[in-house]
Amino acid sequence: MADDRDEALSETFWAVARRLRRISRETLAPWEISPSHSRALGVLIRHGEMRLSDLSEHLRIAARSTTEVVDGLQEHGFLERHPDPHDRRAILVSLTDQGKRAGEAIRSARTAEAERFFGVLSDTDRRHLARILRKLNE
Amino acid sequence: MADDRDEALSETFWAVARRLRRISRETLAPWEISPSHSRALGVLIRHGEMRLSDLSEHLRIAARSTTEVVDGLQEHGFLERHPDPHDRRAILVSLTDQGKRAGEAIRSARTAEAERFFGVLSDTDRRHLARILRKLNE
DNA sequence: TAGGAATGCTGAGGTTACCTCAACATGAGG
DNA sequence: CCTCATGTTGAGGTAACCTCAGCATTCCTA
Repeated sequence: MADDRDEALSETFWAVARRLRRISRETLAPWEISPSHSRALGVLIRHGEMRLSDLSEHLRIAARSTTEVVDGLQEHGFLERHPDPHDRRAILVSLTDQGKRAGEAIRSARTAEAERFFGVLSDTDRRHLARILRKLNE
Repeated sequence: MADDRDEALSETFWAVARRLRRISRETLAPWEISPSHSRALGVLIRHGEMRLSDLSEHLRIAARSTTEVVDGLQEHGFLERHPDPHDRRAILVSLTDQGKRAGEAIRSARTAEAERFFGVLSDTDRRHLARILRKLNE
């Protein structure tokens, strides 16, 4: 039985991260997409069409990595690339209807998942956690 | 400016995870080892010699992955493999003196790192976070 | 006590989620 | 118009995992 009760805050943090990743993968299995893809889907649902580079910033990953995420979603038919009419270097990505439908379905599945995962916490603790994580993220 | 203030708890969690990973990597750079190696080093310092399979359980990763972590640390001269005298299938891993020294140095560097990272939180919030993470980990 | 099941490790090969660097097209400013 | 900056992507790399199969050994049971 692995335990290590004396492990530091960051150790515990990573243990939670691993658990969360496993669970996320299970939740997303029906759509055959990965957590990072669903993250991008979420951004696009919330903010609508945007440049690839803007998507990078929202996701806080390198532009090159965003290209890959977009490739994946495009293969699923969840989004389309269009040239930006105002800047011929740029590319606009927007969700297809199918992408929007999937995005909504995934959003509710993820909500249910979060409910299960964070459900062991009291409301107060959940608020604490949200506040603390936000602070760590500044 | 990426922001997404409305993102869910797990989104925020992952954002913190990415930041923490980046910082960890920087802290460990002088020893040229990765976060997962240092995690194993920590377990071995705290618990001493153990079987590879026991190390897997402490790290909560597959045995095969542990083999790789051990390979890495062995290449650095931080640990040695010995046959288990009680079971000829098994292998005991134990830190070399160099490994112990590195482990101690890393431990204090990581403490300083955690101090910087989690230092933006009040003591109360740190206790909250530790408690909440532990609960999520059960 | 032989014989099959379980355990411990590792080779082979795969995946995810990133990264940098360099190339190329295009835009913007002097 | 010339240079520099910006937007995207090909090429290639890394960390940290994973499964599956194979081999050696030990355990269990009939």
